[in-house]
Amino acid sequence: MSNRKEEILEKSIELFNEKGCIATSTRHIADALGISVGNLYYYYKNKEEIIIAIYEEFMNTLSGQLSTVREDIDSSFDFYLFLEEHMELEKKYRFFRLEMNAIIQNHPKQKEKLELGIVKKSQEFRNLYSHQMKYGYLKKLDESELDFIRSNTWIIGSQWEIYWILKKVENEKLRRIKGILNILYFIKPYLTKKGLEESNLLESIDYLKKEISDVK
Amino acid sequence: MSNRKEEILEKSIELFNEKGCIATSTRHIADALGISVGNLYYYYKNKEEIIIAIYEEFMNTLSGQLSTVREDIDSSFDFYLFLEEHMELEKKYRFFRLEMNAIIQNHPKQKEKLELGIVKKSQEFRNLYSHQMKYGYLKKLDESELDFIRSNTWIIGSQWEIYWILKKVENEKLRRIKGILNILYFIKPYLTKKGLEESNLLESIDYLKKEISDVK
Amino acid sequence: MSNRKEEILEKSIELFNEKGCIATSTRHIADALGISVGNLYYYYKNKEEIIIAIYEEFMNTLSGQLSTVREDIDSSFDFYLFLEEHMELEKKYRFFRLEMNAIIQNHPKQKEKLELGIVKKSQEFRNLYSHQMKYGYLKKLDESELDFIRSNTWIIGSQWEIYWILKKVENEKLRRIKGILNILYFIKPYLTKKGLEESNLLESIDYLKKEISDVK
Amino acid sequence: MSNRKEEILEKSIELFNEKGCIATSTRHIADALGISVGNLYYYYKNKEEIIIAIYEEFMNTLSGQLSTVREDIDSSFDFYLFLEEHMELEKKYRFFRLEMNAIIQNHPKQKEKLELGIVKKSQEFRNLYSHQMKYGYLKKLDESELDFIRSNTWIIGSQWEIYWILKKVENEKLRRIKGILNILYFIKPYLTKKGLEESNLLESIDYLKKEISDVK
DNA sequence: TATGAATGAGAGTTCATTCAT
DNA sequence: CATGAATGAACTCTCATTCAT
Repeated sequence: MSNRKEEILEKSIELFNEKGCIATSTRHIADALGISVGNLYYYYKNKEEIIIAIYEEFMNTLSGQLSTVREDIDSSFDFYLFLEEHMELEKKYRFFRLEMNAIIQNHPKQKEKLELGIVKKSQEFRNLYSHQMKYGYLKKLDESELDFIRSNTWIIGSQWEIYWILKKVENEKLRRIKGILNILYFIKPYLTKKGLEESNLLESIDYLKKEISDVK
Repeated sequence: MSNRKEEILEKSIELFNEKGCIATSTRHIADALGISVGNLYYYYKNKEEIIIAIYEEFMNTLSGQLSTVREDIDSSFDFYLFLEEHMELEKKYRFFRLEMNAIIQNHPKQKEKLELGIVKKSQEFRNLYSHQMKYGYLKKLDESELDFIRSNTWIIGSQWEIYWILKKVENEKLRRIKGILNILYFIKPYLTKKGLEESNLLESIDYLKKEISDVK
Repeated sequence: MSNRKEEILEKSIELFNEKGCIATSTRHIADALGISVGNLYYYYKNKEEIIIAIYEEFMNTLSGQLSTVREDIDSSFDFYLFLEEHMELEKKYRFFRLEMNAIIQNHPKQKEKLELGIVKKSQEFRNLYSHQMKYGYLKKLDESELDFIRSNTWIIGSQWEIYWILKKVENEKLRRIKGILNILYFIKPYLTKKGLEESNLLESIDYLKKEISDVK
Repeated sequence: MSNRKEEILEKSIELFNEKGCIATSTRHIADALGISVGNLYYYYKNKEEIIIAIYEEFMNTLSGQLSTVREDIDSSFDFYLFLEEHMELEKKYRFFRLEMNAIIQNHPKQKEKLELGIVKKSQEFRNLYSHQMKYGYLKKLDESELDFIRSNTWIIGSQWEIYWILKKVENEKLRRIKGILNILYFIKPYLTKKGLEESNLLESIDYLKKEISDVK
């Protein structure tokens, strides 16, 4: 991909995260890059294309980062590592989570793309939970309950930030730590004794709690 | 409050839920009410004022509906009743949840109001959980964990819909049922044996699962 | 209709005739009237609506002016009077004839309207010719020939101007006289002896020829 | 002329006829040819130049095809052959007829070129009619009438298509046949008895009428 | 109270044209 | 010859807001 095309994407992400996707006009982006609007439209035929391209970039990074649980190996999942990576990604593309519904309303094409994303994520969670259940790290749950745990994982994992914004946690890093804790605490009650002992979930929680007081 | 002022609020809520808060123009609202734009601005000095007024209405309804757990009485919480009421309210003001961030970006004043709301809700959850813990319906949890359970309750309780929209559940009622199940399943692992036996949580889950297959 | 709405129409017609319909932007119109673009769009929701409104005005004037041949009365048609009126109308809305195809390409909705217009005009010519044939002013022609005479009448009657523009007849009035002569001469060979004697066609031709030399 | 230059012309004609001259951008042309815009501008310094070049090509073809009536030979004109050729040419450059006025408005330089074209055509018609009159195929007409018959020939011969488009004749070939009939019927009343008997005009009409019913 | 005409900034987008390479 | 990135003006259209009546 040409450099300029990539630049536009990066600057767009930056501005979208800063001022919101809808509130950022194509002129804003062009100005921020010091190029003409015409030039912007040379690379992307409309604003929606930019959003789609960003989402595709996001999805690709997602794929590369997919949890590496191996079906045949009995090992506890490294929650901390996974969430750190997950959060890093979510950070870069946070405007998606935050404006998801408004984006859908404005750009119907984008909806389909987002739907694909959710399917992918769901699949990932399902694999992960099944694996951990199989080897006794996770309590046995029926299909229906598992289904809702998966959806709750997605909801918490992608919508935590708005809560901490409204709770006036201004520091971005702090917010992110709290977001990770949201997920860790959410998972905790589903772990078996073995799970609690052999995974790093509890340690991770302790570590992050210390981080919070350090930041403060 | 004058009748006309109230009418504007109701019609605005209706339109915001239908087409989105940002996508609904002041002209839309005026037209839908059969009044002039000028008249609209006579009652509310700008669009933000309308949103704020709606939020205030929301908060007032919230207060009137606050959980009626009584500190001194040993009784299990009626989850089903509570959530039904909660969801009824959320339904009426769903555009808030769905466009929260975009609203904040466009209307900074509104942010403060929303912050107040979250404090209120948190307080409510805290009271509820403490009470249930005291009488042994809920497992004992340390302060920190309880904090995150409260935030998770808020996150799930207010952000579930976007998930089911993206999962292509088109039927609104169905979505709402699934939303309730999200919360019920979330709470479940925190219940003690006594809690499970004496509360109506499990029955509620069963009931709603049946409802889902009926709708289908 | 409000005054302003009418003003916009009149000014639009003026500019469309002057600089062409496609070359005239909504800003041009607004500027020429000394109003804001927003105000223009308050009256017409887009440019196409303006064009449609103009065409409707044109069609209405047309209806009011429809040839008054009376089926049951044996009288020669007053060519001169008819064409004078016809040309006056065509003059006001000349941009339609001149840019017809470009308008169609840009505004598909407009095509249907124009189609209706042609049907109306065709009908009128048919009535006229039939009547004149019945009373022996016009030579007897078979259905097929009559059909093509009708279409030729339309073509000459609405497309004459481009010819005289290209022939460098700069004077608008002169062009219009020549346009009338185009039609009169076109009709001439279809008249019977009776038609030539009793109608004012030949006199009209003479009169207009004199007018031309006077203008020069 | 270089091959590439010719290619650009041909593709432009194709696109202009398809989507309209104004609606076709320089980028469209370049893309359709698989070359760059810059390259297009290397061959033609602007869009107008392309249009002018097309018109010149048109005029050249016209010259090569000029009616071969020989002053000194008494022979009836072959209407059918002439019109078939004429229509073939008109078909290739139909966008000129259809967008003539819009082109003039957008490209003033082009006007002069078009004016030359009309002079040429007029001359041709004059020669033709004079010749046929001299040998008694055409009725004797005074100078003035002849002048208007020439202009009417041009008007019908170049503006027939818009009528049939608006009459919803979608089939291009059918439209062209009707266009030829427009001209043949137009000429018919000017033919003498000798002209009707010895020319192929009447046969041509019959032939084309049959063609129309065949296409249907 | 109520009207609705008017404003003006700004949105997304297109396009002929230029020019360094 | 050829590329294609870059420009900038112009286009259509929207919308929150104001204000004379």
